[in-house]
Amino acid sequence: MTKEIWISDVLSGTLVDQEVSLKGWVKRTRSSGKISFITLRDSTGSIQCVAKSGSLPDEQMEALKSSLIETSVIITGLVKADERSGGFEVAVSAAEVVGAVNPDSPFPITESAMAVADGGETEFLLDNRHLYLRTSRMTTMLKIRSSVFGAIHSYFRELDFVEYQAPCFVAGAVEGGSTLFEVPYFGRKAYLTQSWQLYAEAAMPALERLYTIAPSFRAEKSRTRRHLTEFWHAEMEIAWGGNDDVMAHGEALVRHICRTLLDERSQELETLGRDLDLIRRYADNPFPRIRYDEAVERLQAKGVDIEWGQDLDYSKEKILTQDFEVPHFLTHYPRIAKPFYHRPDPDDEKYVLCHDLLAPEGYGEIIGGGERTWSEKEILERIDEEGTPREPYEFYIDVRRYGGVPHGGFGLGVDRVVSWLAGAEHIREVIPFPRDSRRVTP
RNA sequence: GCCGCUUUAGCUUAGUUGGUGGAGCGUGGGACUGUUAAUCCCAAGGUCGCCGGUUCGAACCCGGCAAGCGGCGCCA
Repeated sequence: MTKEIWISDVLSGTLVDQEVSLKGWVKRTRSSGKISFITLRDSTGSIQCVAKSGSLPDEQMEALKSSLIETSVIITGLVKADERSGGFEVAVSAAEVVGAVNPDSPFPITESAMAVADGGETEFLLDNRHLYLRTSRMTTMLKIRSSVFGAIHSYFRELDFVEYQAPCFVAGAVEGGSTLFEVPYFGRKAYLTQSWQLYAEAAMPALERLYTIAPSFRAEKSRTRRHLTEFWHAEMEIAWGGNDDVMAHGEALVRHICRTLLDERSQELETLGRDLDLIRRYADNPFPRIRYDEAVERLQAKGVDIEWGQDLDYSKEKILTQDFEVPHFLTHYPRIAKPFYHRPDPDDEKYVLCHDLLAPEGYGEIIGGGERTWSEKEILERIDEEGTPREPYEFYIDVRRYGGVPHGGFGLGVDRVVSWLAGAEHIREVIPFPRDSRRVTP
């Protein structure tokens, strides 16, 4: 029982006056005496089917008329061009209900629930996420998301990067230890990974150019429009490259994602009310780069209370992004503000060779990356200076003991990129089952 | 960890300066042969988040709790 004809085929206009058998779900019904209108949807679109008494067996007519929203059906009929339905419709000659919906528990997501929560953010819709997935807004988001994932793979694979997987159970932290999820592990403690990076560095001398798209986990209690506890992380690592080389990849990747969305998902983006000119601007223009010091000066000139050495929090990032119409890099943060694996700048050891990529429209950080500390002497100094225990990082230090080379990489928050480019109100809108500090169900 | 807001039918909500709760959608029944969130008539459906207090009387006032949402710090 495979499916050969999709609603999008009918809407393309090539099947006029042909009989088709459409498999799908009832989106809406209207009835006017002896004529019934059924809007049928599948994953590719929706179309109006018109059932008239006498044109199909009575019992099929009755079954169709009493079909509730989300009943699965197979509808057979003649495709007709018809202005009254805004293009094409199907004149029903046969209908088979495959999976009925019980009137005692009809599909709970009604027009009223959708109208108020344009974005699926009410408690009710989050509780019914498994059903909300079927709505057109969520379907559109998931298609855009799929294209972003595809674009990331195609970018790296075209450049001969190798896709490489790191473990999800780990013993040590990448970022600060407070955001680790601890899990029992046969009488010991393990943690869910926060990043692929440390294990990627171990494979760097083997593969030289590698990337991944994988979930990362952070036990942050953040309740913002850009945070999840489980998020999809696209990371890359290259040997024989420095901060500038890594940034060049970050810029090229984000521009490639924008170009891919314009090619594959313009219609979906417009459905969501997104201005395609903005996406074109991001795809076609170089991303400016400013140093941390310049960012601090700019902020101070605007009267923002910030001292040198402070990390830039979201409110300050947001003020900065207002100066730019495209994504832009912030580089050379003070060493004291960043973890041990960032390499100090040989020209001025107060700074590290790192970068963040900030998305415009007030969105904020989507990439964090940089050059790694790559000599044994320097990595031990930095680990000790931070007060971090060496033991969990022995394998990481070994990368430096046996033929260390300059290398670097970045991590991109895939959900954040989708959220930014789709113009979502909240990052939850772009992932099927969002996880945050308050929600692990459904 | 901190600050703020919300909670009334399956969903979205109105409401009473304290006197046993209204509507729209959805569902069920009826009318209608071109509807576009169809329309019209009828019906069922609510311990007004939970616990306690004040009161002759609490959905409404007070206290506590819970859940959810928004935001901050931190980050991708």
